[in-house]
Amino acid sequence: MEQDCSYNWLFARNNDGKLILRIEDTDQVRSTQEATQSILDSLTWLGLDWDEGPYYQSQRLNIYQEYVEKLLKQGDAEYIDDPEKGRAVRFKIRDVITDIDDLIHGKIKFDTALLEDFIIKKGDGFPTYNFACVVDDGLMEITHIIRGDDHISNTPRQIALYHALGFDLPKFAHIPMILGEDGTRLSKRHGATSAVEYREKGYLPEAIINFIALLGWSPGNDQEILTKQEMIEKFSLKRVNKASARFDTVKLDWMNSKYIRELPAEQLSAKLHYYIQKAGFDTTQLSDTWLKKLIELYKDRFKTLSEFTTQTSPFFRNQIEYESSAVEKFLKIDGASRLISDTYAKLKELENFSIQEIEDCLRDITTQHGIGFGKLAQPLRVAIIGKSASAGIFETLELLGKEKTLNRLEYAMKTFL
RNA sequence: GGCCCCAUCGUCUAGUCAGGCCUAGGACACCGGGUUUUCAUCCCGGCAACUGGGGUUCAAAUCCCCAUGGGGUCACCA
Repeated sequence: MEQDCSYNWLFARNNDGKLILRIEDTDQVRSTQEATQSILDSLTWLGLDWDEGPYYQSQRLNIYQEYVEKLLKQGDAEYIDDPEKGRAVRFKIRDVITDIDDLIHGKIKFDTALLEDFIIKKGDGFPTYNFACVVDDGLMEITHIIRGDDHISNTPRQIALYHALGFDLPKFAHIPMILGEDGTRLSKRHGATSAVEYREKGYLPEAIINFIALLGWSPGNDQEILTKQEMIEKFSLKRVNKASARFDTVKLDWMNSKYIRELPAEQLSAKLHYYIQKAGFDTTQLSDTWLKKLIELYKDRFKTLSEFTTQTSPFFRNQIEYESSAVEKFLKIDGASRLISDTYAKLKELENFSIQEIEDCLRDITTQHGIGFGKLAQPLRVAIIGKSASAGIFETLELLGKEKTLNRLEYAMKTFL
């Protein structure tokens, strides 16, 4: 659904066309407020703007009724009664050509004899999808219909309606669907995939758009990262694939991290705010400049915004968790005790606790002990972060601050050494 | 099952329309190496595909047919 929208958007913008947003809410049970709101939110978040609408089909009932009557009068439709469902109207298929001249697939032939009459107005008075969208597309003078190729099979029905209603045929472009990682259908069944859910997971809208666009389309060269502007300029239905693609989260993650790395700390900070809140971190004591430094330090280490909080949690929390394997490997070893307590004492003497000061201090310690720098950095890292991997040790100490650093060293000495 | 769509590395794809430039290019992932205080980033290198079978042609990933496989659709859902 997001892909349908983005291709429509790219196509409209590429051609200086007009994009009309229409909410097809003709199912009184399934069309909830939440559902349409989620669509609107997703489009807004992704930055896919439209020029007209949204129109709600549920508010255009009288229009559809007009055309139902027209078909009845022409003899192209008939009433059918059902004791439970009420009086509905059924369209009668005539022998017309319903072949599709698809912009992506070329000619698709159908045997009209195989088509069956179908309902256009339901017992509850609402139009069916196939009918409402043909009436709307006709009245709104839609020139191009770009949608998933799961719609191919009801296109002949719609073409028959166009003929009966006397509307000009639009051009159809059936784009391949996106399959889930397991190769089965994504949209309806997996339910997920509202773009809003990807926001929640910490993906950037630019990354999502870029990734989705490349699932079924390519600019024709080897470029993988494209701005919206570049995509608009290069987009062409001719370059859209016929085969369906699988959604590969691993590649999306890579692309997202690429976009994160290119974002200035200032903007990242604004976006990260929500996830920091969500993680429950207390930020009242923390300054903006401090946060920006932390972001800068971790920028190329996380793939999603929410991952930032899991990686930097030792900077926010007072209690940290220690990875037992890291503790075993770097703290519970010969000499660690002496080394850490010595480091503790020396760090305590520092006045500014600046990166430069810290570096000088730590380098001195390693020369005094006659060891390589890694022999100090690793135990120290584990003692203050709890893990054997983190950003640079000097920056880490500085950002953590003198007080927290000393507290953690103290705790580590008491607990593990 | 009927009808429809589709088919290049594990994945996304370039190449297919206008057959030779393809000993099939790129990206993600993976593997190896380098840089580094660890991890990540970054840099270098590697692995890896034209679904199968028939045609057409001097020549086929590219055109045609069949088979196989995958997907879609058969609602008073959209």
